[in-house]
Amino acid sequence: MLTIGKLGAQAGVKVPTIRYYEQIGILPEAERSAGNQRRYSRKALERLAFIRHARDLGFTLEAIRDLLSLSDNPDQSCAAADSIARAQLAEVESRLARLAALKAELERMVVQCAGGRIADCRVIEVLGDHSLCATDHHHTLNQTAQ
Amino acid sequence: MLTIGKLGAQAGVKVPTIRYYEQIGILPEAERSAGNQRRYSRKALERLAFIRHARDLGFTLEAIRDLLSLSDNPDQSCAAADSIARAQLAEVESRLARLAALKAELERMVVQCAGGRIADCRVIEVLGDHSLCATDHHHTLNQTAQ
DNA sequence: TCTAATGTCTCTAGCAACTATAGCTTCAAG
DNA sequence: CTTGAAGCTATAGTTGCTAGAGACATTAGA
Repeated sequence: MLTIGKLGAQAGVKVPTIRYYEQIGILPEAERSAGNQRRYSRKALERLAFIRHARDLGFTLEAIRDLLSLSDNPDQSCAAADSIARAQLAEVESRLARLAALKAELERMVVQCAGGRIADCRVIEVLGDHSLCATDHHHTLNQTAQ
Repeated sequence: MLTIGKLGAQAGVKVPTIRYYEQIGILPEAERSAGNQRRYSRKALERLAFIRHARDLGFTLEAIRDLLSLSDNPDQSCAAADSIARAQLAEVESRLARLAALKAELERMVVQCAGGRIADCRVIEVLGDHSLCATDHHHTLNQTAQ
């Protein structure tokens, strides 16, 4: 059995995060030592590593919740898992496209800046006037990051 | 003078967001009508459009606060504005690189999934075992999105 | 065996950048 | 003059954690 600290170290997850995962029910309630400290089995480590890995790939905790419940039922069809992953891929692709446009615009801004006074600053000028932009990085749908 | 609704419509910002910007001091307190409703000048519209545009480009509100105070002092050097923009560009570039790696991994996962049972599902399997990954999308530094 | 250091416990509050709700007041059109 | 849309304040919720306070548990060394 592992303490919460060891578990965290092995899975690469901070201790408060583990407690948080338990609190929101994505990890089951841990067994306790005589002195009320959490003790974890190897199974718990696997589950936490799964969560960690999925978070690294940008899945939301809600998606991970679904993936975990799928992985708990090995005889079901994997269509649902597949569609969660495809949705995540689509999400990542759309963020990539958007970021690429932002990058282009920022580069344009920075390159054009001659380094004089604010009054002549291209950065400030472009920010103040959207029509000076090349691309249409309009209406942001803001999502959680990575 | 514009009502808060008209201002929002013209700048592409929702009404509660405008009130929020005022609350955190990134927009000055608006003048009020006899009946205590906010009224905005053309100058306020410009300022809000600036904020909106900068948000679209992924700048944080803190960065925008700095950019605004720079733009209020047109005789200063534009070095500070330039460096804020460059920092944002670097940020965007690093997120781009990271997202590209995620995309590759997700594609690998999705493509390999044969569509059978969960027990054979490549998606679930890869999530459960980091060593099945090609790239090193390890340790996420999570930032605010776009 | 005692003690000191470290780890763990619960609980609460905070972060960014909003969004939503409730219950009220004001404004503008007909 | 009425009615309905738009505005007001205040508070709480969102996501995925992170930080702090103050108390208890565990463990290594003297």
